[in-house]
Amino acid sequence: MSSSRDGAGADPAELAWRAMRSLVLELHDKRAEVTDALGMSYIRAKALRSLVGGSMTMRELGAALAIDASYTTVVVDDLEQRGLVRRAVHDVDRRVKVVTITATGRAAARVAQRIMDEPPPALLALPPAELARLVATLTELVERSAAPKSEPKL
Amino acid sequence: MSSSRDGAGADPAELAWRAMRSLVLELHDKRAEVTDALGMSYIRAKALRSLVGGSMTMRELGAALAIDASYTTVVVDDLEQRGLVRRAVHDVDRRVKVVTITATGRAAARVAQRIMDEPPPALLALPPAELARLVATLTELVERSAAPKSEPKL
DNA sequence: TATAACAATTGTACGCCTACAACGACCCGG
DNA sequence: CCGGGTCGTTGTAGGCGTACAATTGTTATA
Repeated sequence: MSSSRDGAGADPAELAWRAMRSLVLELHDKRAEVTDALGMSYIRAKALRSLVGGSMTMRELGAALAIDASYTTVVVDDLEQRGLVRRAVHDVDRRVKVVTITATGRAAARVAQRIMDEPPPALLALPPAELARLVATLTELVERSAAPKSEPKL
Repeated sequence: MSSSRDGAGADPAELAWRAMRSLVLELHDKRAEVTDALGMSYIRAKALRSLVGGSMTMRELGAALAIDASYTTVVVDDLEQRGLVRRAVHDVDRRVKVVTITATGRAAARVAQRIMDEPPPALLALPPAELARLVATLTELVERSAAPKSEPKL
C-alpha cells in the first residue's frame, strides 16, 4: 500500500499537477481578488473582458459566458446600471441588441485583466533560464490539452 | 502600445502564469468532474476528504472548510442522510459532536481524491527529464508562495 | 449556585447561478 | 399576408453559499 497512499503521491506527473492546482486554486485565488476589487461577480467581470474585443449581441455574449439567455439579461442589466455597458438596437435586425462596453467599463475590464494576469511573485523571481523552460513546457501542455480534435492536418 | 496590449502579454512569467491558469481552470476542471461524479457539491466532497484523516468536531470541520457553523450543520446533515458520515456525542464534553466518516464515505472520498489528483494526459506524456524539471520548479514555486512568514530560521 | 461562555442547531434573508416556461417584438419564407 | 422561427425579456423555482440572530443544551467560572 505504498503506491496508493492517502496523500503522498509519488508519481512525478501527479506531483506537478497537484503543485499547479495548489498555486492556481489555493495560493493565488485571482478570481476572488477580481470580484473583490471590482465589487461584482466573476461572471460580470468576465462579460466585461469579453466585450473589450468588440461589441456583441446578447446571444453572443451569453454563449461566450456559457450562461442562459435570461441570465444574460440579468447580467447586462446590472452592468448597464453601473454604466459599464450600453445596449443598442441592431441596425438591420431590430430583434437583436448590441452590447457595447463604455470607457469606464473598459477601465474595469483592464483592472480585472491585470489582476488575473499578474503572476505570483515567486514566478517573477525565477531565474530566466528556468522560467523559459517552464514556459516552453506549460505552453506545450496547453496546446496538447486544448481540444485534441483529430490533429488538424498540417 | 506594443508592451501593454490587450491579450498579448510578452512577459515570460505572465505567459507561464496564464498557461497554468488555463490548464487548471479551463482545460481540466476537476472540481466540476468531482461534483458530477459524486452527485454532491464540492464543499461536501471536501468535507469527506477532510474526514479521511480522522474524525473531527463540527467546529473543527467548519474551520477546515472555512464555512459558517450553521452551514456546517447543513452539510453534515446531508452527508449523514447519504450514509457517508456519522455523528456522535463527544465522550467528555457533551456539547460537541464528533463527525466520523463511514466506509462508503471513505470510498466516495477516494473517488474524489483520485479525480483531482489525476494529471492531464499531456502531463503524463512528458519526457521524464522535462517532467522532473517541471516538478522541481513548481514545488519551489509552491514553497515560496505558501505563507512566507519571515523565513522560519534554518 | 448564579452566570457567563460555548457547541450545535434552527431560522431567516440575501447573493449568485442554473434551468425552464411563457411572452412580445420582430424577421423571413411560403 | 400568415405562420413559423428567432431574439430578448420576464417570471418562477431551485441549488449552493454567506451572514446573522436566536435558541437549546452543556460546561466552566465567579
